[in-house]
Amino acid sequence: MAKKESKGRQKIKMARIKNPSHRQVTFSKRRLGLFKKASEICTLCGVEAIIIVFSPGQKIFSFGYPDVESIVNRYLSRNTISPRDEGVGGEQSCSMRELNSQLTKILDLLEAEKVRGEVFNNLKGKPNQWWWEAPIDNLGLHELQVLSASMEDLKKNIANQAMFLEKTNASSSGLSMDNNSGVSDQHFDLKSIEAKIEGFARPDHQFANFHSQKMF
Amino acid sequence: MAKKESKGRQKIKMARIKNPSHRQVTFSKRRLGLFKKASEICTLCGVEAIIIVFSPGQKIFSFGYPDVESIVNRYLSRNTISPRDEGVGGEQSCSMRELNSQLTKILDLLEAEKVRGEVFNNLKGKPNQWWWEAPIDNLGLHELQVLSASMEDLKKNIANQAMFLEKTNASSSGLSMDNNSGVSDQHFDLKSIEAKIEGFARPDHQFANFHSQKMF
DNA sequence: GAAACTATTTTTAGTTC
DNA sequence: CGAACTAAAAATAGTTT
Repeated sequence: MAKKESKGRQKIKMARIKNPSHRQVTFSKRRLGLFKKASEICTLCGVEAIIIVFSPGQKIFSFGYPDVESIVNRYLSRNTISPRDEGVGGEQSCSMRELNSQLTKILDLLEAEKVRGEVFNNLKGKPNQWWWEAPIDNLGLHELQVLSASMEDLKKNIANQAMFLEKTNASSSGLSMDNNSGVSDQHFDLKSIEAKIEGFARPDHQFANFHSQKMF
Repeated sequence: MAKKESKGRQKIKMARIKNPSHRQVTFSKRRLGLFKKASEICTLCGVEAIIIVFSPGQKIFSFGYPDVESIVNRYLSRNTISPRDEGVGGEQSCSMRELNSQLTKILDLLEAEKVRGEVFNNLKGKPNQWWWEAPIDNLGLHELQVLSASMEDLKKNIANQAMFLEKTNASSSGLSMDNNSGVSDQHFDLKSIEAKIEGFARPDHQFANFHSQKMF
């Protein structure tokens, strides 16, 4: 407990880390740092970016601002003008796609909130400047934690369903989970929820022409 | 030569840089740094990753290890996991795997947010007025309820759809898994959410007990 | 074995050339 | 204008709890 020598880091060796656990730790740390950097460049420079990472265990980690799908689609269609426009909500089917859309919207909100925290640190007094400042103004760390708990529960349910139905394996690559349990009835206004969520939808005012150009 | 007091950088304001040329410079610098970080994580951890960035001028910048196309294709095809089933609903390209991936992303971001919160907690004595500290009174309970309810709705839908999807696609093997946590009956866990909402609806900000366990 | 800590490296905002 | 420079800030490898 009294050892204060050489606590900091040493020079990094740019080679594959041999120790698996060590490698995993480094992966987690650096993945977070990478996503944070991506978030920052998106905010500072007003660009859109995604990151997709396949971990050794074939787990997918992705960052997307505003979301992964749209960027991927735009990337793939950069040389092909497809007249088909993706109208979210056009179909009224309660399909996975729609759920995915909801999830994406919430994700957008989260992304915005994450960024907004740092924005507010410096621009407190300014009026609403961006789309995501308007709908919900006072979300913060606490709310995110609540949402985190919700997402954890959601993940549990997904895992449960998968386990129940196939019994072969469960979804993986989740992160945090606590073990609160209990059932309670909560009644809230779902219409206002939908309105709120719809309000999060981004104006998407950047549908100009494509100039595909790879420069790196 | 008059002003040379501070040559180094100052604290960054996490907001969109207004000066266009300045923003462009920052974009170039940070893009390079981001790609370097990505390259490092790929090397150190033996993972595959891509980054796609749409600059304001709709220019595409991409990093890919080993290459962008293969990762994008793998990402897009990760949903088709029916080796012996031809996929009844071809339009249901979104699967639990994707949802799980997005959950992972959200949880990652939340974790980052939580980390920032803790950092703040240690710097309480400072006059910094962070965004999540200031509006403690205005923390919208309504918004929290909205979020909770929306999450509830989302959970139900996803659970239902997961059931439906898994029944449709009889076999969905391939989900990597490194845990077989006992899936005891986990029901919709809104109680904990509710408790947390009530917990910080009060001005008394005491946020502890957020020890989350990483499972995967 | 994850989280906190810390010394050190790495990144980068602002500046000079 | 961009490249080089520099110091402050941020990231993080190794350590401790």
